[in-house]
Amino acid sequence: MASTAPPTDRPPRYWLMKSEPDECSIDDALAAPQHTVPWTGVRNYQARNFMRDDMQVGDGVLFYHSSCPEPGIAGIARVASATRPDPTQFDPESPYFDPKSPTDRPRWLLLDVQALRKTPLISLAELRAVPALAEMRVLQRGNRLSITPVTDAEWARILTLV
DNA sequence: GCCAACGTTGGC
DNA sequence: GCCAACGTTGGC
Repeated sequence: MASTAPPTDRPPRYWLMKSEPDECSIDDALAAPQHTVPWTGVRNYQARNFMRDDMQVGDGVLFYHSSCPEPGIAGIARVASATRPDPTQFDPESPYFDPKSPTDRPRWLLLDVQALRKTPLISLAELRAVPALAEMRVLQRGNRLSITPVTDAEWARILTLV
């Protein structure tokens, strides 16, 4: 039977994904065809494994702007594909080129992210001011992961802020 | 530009 | 497998 349902029937999970707005902002993603962009450039094994093992089509995404004048949550998105090899790892012209990645066994993956809407920016300071979000991964000291899980409760609380 | 935190690399 | 050196991230 044909279906547009996600590949499994598990409930959606939620994620926060960091993007430098100079490279791909929420506006860039919304301007892309189908509002969808390939999430290139993940070069951390833990983040890769989240994509490969835990993220599924339909999962919710907090689109986070990092390394910019106003870091924070800038929009809502969804996971829009399964993983596939990230072509930039094989492109010597790309800043994400990885000469150690074997072409027959690509080390790095990406998936598509579909932007759903832009939100008023929720700054780090605003996030930190919400007691219910105190345990959020992205707010923990020294956190550098570009993809982090978001709990159901954190997701629901953030949606009340946007 | 600073610097704390963390991941990766590579010699042993 | 240890661990020091190094590179990167990312807020400030």
